[in-house]
Amino acid sequence: MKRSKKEDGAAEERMKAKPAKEPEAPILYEDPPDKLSSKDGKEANLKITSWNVDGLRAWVKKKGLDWVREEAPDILCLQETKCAEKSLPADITSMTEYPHKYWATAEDNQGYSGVAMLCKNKPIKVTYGIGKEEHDKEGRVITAEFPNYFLVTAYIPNAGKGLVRLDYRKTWDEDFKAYLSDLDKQKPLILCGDLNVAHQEIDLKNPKGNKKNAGFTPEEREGFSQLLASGFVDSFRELYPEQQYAYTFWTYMMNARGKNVGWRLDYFVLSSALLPGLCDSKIRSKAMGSDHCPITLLLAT
Amino acid sequence: MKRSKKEDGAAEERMKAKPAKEPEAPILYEDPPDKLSSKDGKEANLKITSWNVDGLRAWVKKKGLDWVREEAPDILCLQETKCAEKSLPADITSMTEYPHKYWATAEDNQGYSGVAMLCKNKPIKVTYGIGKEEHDKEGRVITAEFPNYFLVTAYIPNAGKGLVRLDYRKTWDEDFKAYLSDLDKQKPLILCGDLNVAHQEIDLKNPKGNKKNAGFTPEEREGFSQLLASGFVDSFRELYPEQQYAYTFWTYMMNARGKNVGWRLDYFVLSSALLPGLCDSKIRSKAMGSDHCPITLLLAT
DNA sequence: CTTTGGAAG
DNA sequence: CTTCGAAAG
Repeated sequence: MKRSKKEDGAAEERMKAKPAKEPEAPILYEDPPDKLSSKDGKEANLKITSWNVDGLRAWVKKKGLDWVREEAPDILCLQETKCAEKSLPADITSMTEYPHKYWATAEDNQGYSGVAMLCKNKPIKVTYGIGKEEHDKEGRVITAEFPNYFLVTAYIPNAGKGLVRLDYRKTWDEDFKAYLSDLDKQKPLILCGDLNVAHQEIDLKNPKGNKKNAGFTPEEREGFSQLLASGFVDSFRELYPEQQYAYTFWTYMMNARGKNVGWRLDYFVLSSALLPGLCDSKIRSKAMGSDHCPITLLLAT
Repeated sequence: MKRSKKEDGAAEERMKAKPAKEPEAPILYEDPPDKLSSKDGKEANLKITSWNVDGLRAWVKKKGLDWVREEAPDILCLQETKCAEKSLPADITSMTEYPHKYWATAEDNQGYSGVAMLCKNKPIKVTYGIGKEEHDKEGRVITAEFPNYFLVTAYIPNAGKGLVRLDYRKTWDEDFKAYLSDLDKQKPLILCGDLNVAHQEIDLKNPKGNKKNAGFTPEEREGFSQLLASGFVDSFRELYPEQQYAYTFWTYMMNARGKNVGWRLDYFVLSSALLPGLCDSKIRSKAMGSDHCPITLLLAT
């Protein structure tokens, strides 16, 4: 048994008080007004929101669904639901705005990973995973086929602390690219979700210090480059090539969000064929309820 | 990967709605006004409070210390602190009302068990455990010696679901009784804490259904009977021999506290020699912050 | 820092 | 039901 006597903890407590550090004013990102038409004047007729909710149940309690109702996308994609289907809150299972709901969860650890897609209109077909047994046990991908496009929502494997899962991630990136290329041959596609990579230095606050950390290794960045090279476009960067300080994730630690020390990890990636219809790619930095904020795509299909 | 399509969860949700059961008005226990003098007219000059806090950190957040300040005992004994000493909240380590603070915690799992004693006046001597290696690794006992008495606070091992630890408990009960008997030969003692047994049928709401459950097995009840037989008194029952519905613990499950479906598991047990000074033995049923309520002893020493 | 399931109660 | 430390992020 550990034992201890402490005659007066107050003195010790006073020692701990640190001098407050002068806080620098953080540079925030202000999402500009939504552009509702494409470059060539077509009007947006599809609105998709993607949000890594970091635990669906906690996110529902924090009123994430109120924000969704305000945003009112046609399709809502969620990542890191961390929730077995039987444990889904009634607030979301009973949501009448989205009669068509699809859930994928990890087989082993039901509190790990997991994605969802909620649709106003019924897709032609919905599939789960990427067709490779080794990748399809963690509930990371849902693909919905619509008349003019595929919508793929994904939660890409984190390379982990100490990059313990970087090798697996490289395999994933290869196989996922092959999966998307195959789809793209049939019909143009929209990929959205937490791709767990900041592509370029502009896509995170501290590029220098993170080259050996999950999400900004050369391997992960190259994986994303390769994906884009096979015929896809990072919609946000396409529209705002020089925009700094635009992030979608901030660690809960060290008040990172307050200081806007973030990463852009969430994306809408489009088949090149859809580019003419691109109206806007939004980062809803203000929406709270997770360590990620939601992103929204406005498209003319 | 688990997968699923649900076209409309609302219908299913409606099915789940159960008819509300008619709630019977629970019989509550009203703690009578404190008696501040003993039978033979001596005035109480010692006030001790004992509380199983079920996690010190959560209990502090729930304002347990505000209640303590109001109650203002001379000595505060806590059980199930579940907190390594380095993780103690400053709110309690810096509390100037109790300059003499003693902590015992489990060696292996620092989030398990653990007891504390906070004193206005410095004890002559403080010891930890009961002097038997096999019992002293879980931070369950602190003994403080004062001029006229020993004070022992204890968190007695739970016999566990399915009584998996009942055999160990029987050994504990034997050894603990021996420990207390030894002390009692030197000086009268006060034992307080969560003794994890409801002694008689009057000491819990559902005696019939709990004869095979931890806390009300014949073995545990007999263990307590044996302890009392060796020269000690259950102070509450001594003063209120017929009082029903007086409990100190209610499981968090099934709204047990709201229905007063409880157990009397927390006690002040006195050496017979202290009985003439007994003024009152209180159950503070209203105090919230744990699944146990605090109890308070008023004694003339 | 915050989420989750798991052990314990 | 609620606590906690663990793993994960």
